[in-house]
Parts: sequence; structure tokens; C-alpha cells
Amino acid sequence: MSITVNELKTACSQCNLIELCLPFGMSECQLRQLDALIGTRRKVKRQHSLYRNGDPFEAIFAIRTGSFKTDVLLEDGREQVTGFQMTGEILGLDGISSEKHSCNAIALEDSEVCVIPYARLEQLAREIDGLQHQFHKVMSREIVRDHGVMMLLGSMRAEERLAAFLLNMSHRFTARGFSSAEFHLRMTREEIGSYLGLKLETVSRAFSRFQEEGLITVQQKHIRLLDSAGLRKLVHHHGVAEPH
Amino acid sequence: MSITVNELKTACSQCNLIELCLPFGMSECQLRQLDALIGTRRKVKRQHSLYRNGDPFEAIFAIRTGSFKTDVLLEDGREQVTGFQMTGEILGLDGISSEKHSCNAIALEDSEVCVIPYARLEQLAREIDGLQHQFHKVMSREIVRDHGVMMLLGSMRAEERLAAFLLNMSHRFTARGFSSAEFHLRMTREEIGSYLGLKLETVSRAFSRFQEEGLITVQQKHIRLLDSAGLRKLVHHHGVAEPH
DNA sequence: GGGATTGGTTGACGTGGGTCAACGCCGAAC
DNA sequence: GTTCGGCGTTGACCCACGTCAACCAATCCC
Repeated sequence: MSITVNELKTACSQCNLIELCLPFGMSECQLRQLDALIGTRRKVKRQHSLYRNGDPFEAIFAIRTGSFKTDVLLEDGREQVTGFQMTGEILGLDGISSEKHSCNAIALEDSEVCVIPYARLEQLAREIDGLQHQFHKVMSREIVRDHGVMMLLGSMRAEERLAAFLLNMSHRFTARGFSSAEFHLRMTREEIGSYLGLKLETVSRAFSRFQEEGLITVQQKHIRLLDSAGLRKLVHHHGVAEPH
Repeated sequence: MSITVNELKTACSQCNLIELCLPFGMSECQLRQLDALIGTRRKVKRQHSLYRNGDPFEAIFAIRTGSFKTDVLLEDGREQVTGFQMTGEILGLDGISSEKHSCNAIALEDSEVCVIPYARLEQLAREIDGLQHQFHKVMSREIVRDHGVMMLLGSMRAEERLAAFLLNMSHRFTARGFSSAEFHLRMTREEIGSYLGLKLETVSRAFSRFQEEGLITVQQKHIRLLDSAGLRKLVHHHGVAEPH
């Protein structure tokens, strides 16, 4: 079996990811109440899935270590990566609407998640003031994020998309205490391409071009941002000419 | 001022949109409790906005009559339409995450919405069993919908996108008791294009081509689907060749 | 009612990124 | 250490869609 169920009981109040995760902004006292929330932890090996499209929905998941991608598949086999998730981020919200998961969540590296049984979450959300609101915020943030991706896919050119992607990764690494200028991508060029609506060759060429222009250095999956202001400019200025 | 505030008190229990809207699936008794939920109604004239990016978030909105588009703007003026909303659908969920709205909601025709003060919703969600769950479903559905749009934008070609769009509209009109084969689009070619990540000329050409091929008839905004099976095939078969 | 404005269609042409193919690098297996 | 398979890079070519422009239809508004 691809998944190891680990019966270790865990507690939000002891976790060092609270400021990134569902319990963000809750009081000491509320946090202790929250410890009833987490069921178990679960380990997921690289390339294995946490859940698949069609699986019955029972819980959402908070990433403790590692990272994931989510994707949807078209009947003819085309894949669309809908997101990359890092520690503290929540997976599985798509399943609430139909009581079945509607995408696949696949580990990009050996990872571990906290299993949050959804029925228990609803229960506690009614009791603990602030949890409900926090959960709504998490869902809302997901919606806002998705709108940003639509903007990427619908209105930006290849290099703008990749620049926006790199800045977003940098931002999220920073929030986790890692370097904002230097990081290791866990996903392949093809997965980046799928996420950005591009082919892997286009992604690869854009990386090379950014390197030629002195914006970044690339060595396989290891990225160093040399000029993030330059990248930011690339995203917003529609490529070339200044108006007036 | 672009908006008329109408102090008519309204009640979910009297509304004929319940099976499409937030109260879906709730019991008679719960429905009566729900009547405390709606604040006022508000009329929004065609082309006017219900809320704009940056506005403080206070309420979500259920569409009673009319329709809307939501969009996000890039600093250089590029617009991305993130969705079209019809009666019974909920607007404003994006605002919960940051306590400010993060997109613009603009009426496509003279419309009316129910104002649902968010604080009151959170309150009632704690009291009325089922409302919380229903609200979560609405948010989750929005996330799933967004993933579908990403699939469109990231992995489909122009005609596939338009075919998927037409089928989606047909589906939603049907759910509202209108003809599934004949309907009136409230948005312009440019808005459709923005939503689908295409230019208006490409949208126009794809409409013409569908007409030539006998899939639909087009007269301005009036669409008749002649062969929705053909459209469906178009979406899933990657355009041309059959495998094997 | 007529002129202006907005939205839609169509054609000719250009180009960003897709496609196809060759090749190189690196880590895993043994 | 050698082999192998997956991943990444690069080049040559092509095509789907964007761009630009002309024109028409519908609607708005004095």
C-alpha cells in the first residue's frame, strides 16, 4: 500500500506551523481546545497520492512536512495542475461540495500530513469561537488564489507567468523561514508547465532566457533570484513598451 | 450614486430560488430560522458594480434577479473575467480572506441581490444545524468551479473552451427552468474572450465556425444549440484524430 | 428620424509558443 | 564503474491565435 497510517496523536498547540496553518491567530486557550481537531498523521511517499478524484471525502489535510501538487485530468488524458502546496497549507477543500474529492493530491517528496476529520471540524467550528472564521478565511484564500491563477492563465504571456510563479514561490519560502532568493523546486518542468498552461520546452526556454538576462541562475531545480525587482517589472509591464 | 438600497425585508422561506441558493436542502423549520439571515435587498443597474476590489468586506450577496460578472484587473489595465454569475449564485466569497473584496462584481443587466451580512451568517451558522455545512459546500463548489476554469485556460484550445462554455451556460439555464437549447447571453464577446483567455475576434470566429458546422445558430447574443452532443465531443476529444 | 457609439464579423497577416527531434546530465540500480 | 531511464536543454519548423483594419448591425440619444 502506498500510504502509511501513523497512529501518532498530534496537537496543534505543540506545532510550529500554527502561524501558517488553520489555527492562525487563535488564542492560547482556543489552541488547547483545538487539540481535539487532529485525528492522526499520515505519511505519503513521493509520487504517491494522498487522495484521488472520486475518493469519498472524509477529512481535510494540513501539510506538516513535504509538499504536494493537485491536478485534474481530462478524459483524453490531459492533465491540469491546479496548485502546488507547501507546509501549513490545507488540502482537500474541493471535496466538501460533493462529498467526493474532485482532484488528485500527489506528494512531490516524502511528506506528512495531519488528518482533520471534516465532521469533527464542523463540530468544533460551532464550539470554538474563531475556528469557524479561520476556516472560512482559508477557503476564501483558496478562491482568491485561484483567481490569481486565472489571471496568469488567461491574460499573461509565457515569461510573465513564469516570473509570477517564481515570485510566488519565493514569497512562500520566505514565509516559512527559508531564503527568499534561493530555493529548490520540488516539481518538474512539465508540472510547472501544466500549472502555467505552457509546455515544458517553453518553461525551460524561459528559465534559460531569465538566466541570460541576469534575472536568475538555474541549475536544474535549484533556483537563485538575482533581480526580483526585474522579475516583478516583467509581470506587470506587459512585456515591452512603456506607455507615453 | 450607482446603487439603490432597497429596504424591503426579505425572507428565504418565501423565495423561489431556494433549491439553487444557499438554503438548498434545509428543512422547513430551519428555513424559518434562516429568515433572520437576509439583511436587505439591493438593486444594481447594468454596468454598475455591486462591489469593487478593495472595498471593505461586510456581506456576501445572493443574486435574486439578473446576472453579474466578476473580474480582476492587472496594474497595466489588463482584465481577467473570473466568472459569470446567475440567479441563486453567491457573490463576494473572495472578501472573507482579507476583509476586503479582491475583485470587482459588475451587473450584466439590471439586477437585484439579497445582502447577507457576513457577521450574521457566521452567527447563524453556529446556531442552525445545516447552514454551516451548506455554506461550506457553496465555498467548496466555487473552488471546484475555479479548477474547471483552470483546466479550460491551461489545457484546452479555443474551440474546446467555447464549447465547454456554451455547455456550462446551457446547464445553468436548464437548472433555472429555461430552455437548455436556446438562450440569451448577457455578456459581450470581449467578456467571453477575457473569461476564456481569448481575444474577441477568436470568440467570434469560433461562433461562426460552430454555426457553419451545424452545431449551433448564432444571432448576436442569441444562441441556439443544435447538436450539444457534438459540442461535448469537441471538448473531450482533443480536437481531431481518434486514437487507434 | 438620423447621427453617433458600441458590439460583432470577417479578412490578411504576423508571431508566440507548440511540436518534433536530438542530445546531455544526473541519479538509481546492480 | 557501467548502464539505464527520467529529466532538462536546445534547435528548426509550424500553426493557432493574436493583431490590425475595414465594415456592418444594433442600440442609444438628441
